[in-house]
Amino acid sequence: MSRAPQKRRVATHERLIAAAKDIVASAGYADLRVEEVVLRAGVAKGTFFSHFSDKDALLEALIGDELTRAMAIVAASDVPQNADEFAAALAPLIAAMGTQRAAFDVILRNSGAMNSTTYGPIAKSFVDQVILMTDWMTDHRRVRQDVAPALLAEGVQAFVVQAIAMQFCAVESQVPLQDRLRAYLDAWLFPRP
Amino acid sequence: MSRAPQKRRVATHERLIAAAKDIVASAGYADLRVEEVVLRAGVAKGTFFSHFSDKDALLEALIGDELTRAMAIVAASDVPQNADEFAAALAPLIAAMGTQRAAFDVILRNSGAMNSTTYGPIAKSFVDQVILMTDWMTDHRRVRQDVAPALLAEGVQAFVVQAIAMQFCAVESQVPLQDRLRAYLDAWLFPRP
DNA sequence: TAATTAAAGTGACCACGGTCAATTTATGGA
DNA sequence: TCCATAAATTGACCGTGGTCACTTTAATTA
Repeated sequence: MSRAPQKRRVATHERLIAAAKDIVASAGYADLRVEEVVLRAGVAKGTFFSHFSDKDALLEALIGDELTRAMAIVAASDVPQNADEFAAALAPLIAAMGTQRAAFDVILRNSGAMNSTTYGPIAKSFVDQVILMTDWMTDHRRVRQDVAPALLAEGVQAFVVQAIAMQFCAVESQVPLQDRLRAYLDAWLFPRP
Repeated sequence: MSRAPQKRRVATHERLIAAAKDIVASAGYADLRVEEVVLRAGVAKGTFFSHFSDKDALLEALIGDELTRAMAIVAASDVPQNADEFAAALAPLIAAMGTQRAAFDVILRNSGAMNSTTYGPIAKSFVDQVILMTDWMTDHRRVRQDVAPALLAEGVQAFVVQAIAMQFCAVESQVPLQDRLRAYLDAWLFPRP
């Protein structure tokens, strides 16, 4: 076991996070610079990299935080009964994942990307998502019951990602995200062949 | 209209591509360095960026090439009749997309990412994939016919991506990619609720 | 309280992607 | 053939992420 961190270290960590959140709030993820973070936090660059293995780790922490908050809202909603309600229930999550392209890229890179035993916060959130949705699917009144609930949940995740990705296409005219997702989920969860 | 490029430029372009392919073949996409490319091609760094807007554009060109070659094989196969055959038919494409993590990241970033009218080669391949698979789905004997063929095709694409992404997880023990994909496709294309 | 050891933090330095004013090379007309 | 113009290339330079030997500060022991 490694020793507990000193309170100075905790304080520094918080300052780094706070500074980063400030920057993201005003400039977005795309324009986040490590130099700017350490400047605002009042520490040296080296300190940053003793707290985060790389810039991506910071982004993961920030975005993971947002995902967690979004998931709390999603988890509090009633079990959705049809494609419309599913899309609506997932809306907070989709907003968290799909409003900034730079953030979405980070999410894609890290959604399942853990080396060995090291789950990042984003990967953790994705696991949580599947757990929650698996719960939704289990013994559901209307959802198809011919495939395992966990598989259904993974599928929903895949479609959410796909819908967001298409949103970032240039041929933007397109269907709005919410509509596209509803069509996917209806076909996936409520087939009538 | 812009004038046709001089043959010197074409030659330089080919040297750059060839050098890059060499490096990728021996070191993989992750270890590709622009400096190394220009060194082998015998040109200055600035020349590189007059041929490619950025490093990503080169990667796109290389990977797009591989995807095109894979798609040619896929397109030559018979129309798959069940989940197993679908997974088998798509195998070349999956191999091209999923063997190197660095390449997969590039693909995810650029699969739908075109700014305005500028389709990159990867985005183009993704469009081609949907076109081919839409063709497969149309008037298919066994595949579900309760949703539009194009939607089915997009769904297959989503599941292919999801299956590859899960492959890159650390909890690798997991199901082999091919099996997972088959389960997805069976549920997506051949529902029996 | 002084000495010892480990944690925390520092900043000069490197690697690598990307820019741009300046230079070289090709092309087409007089 | 010579000149004017555009195409192609160059390499010094910059921004930013990331490293590491070293200094400073806190905890621990004598």
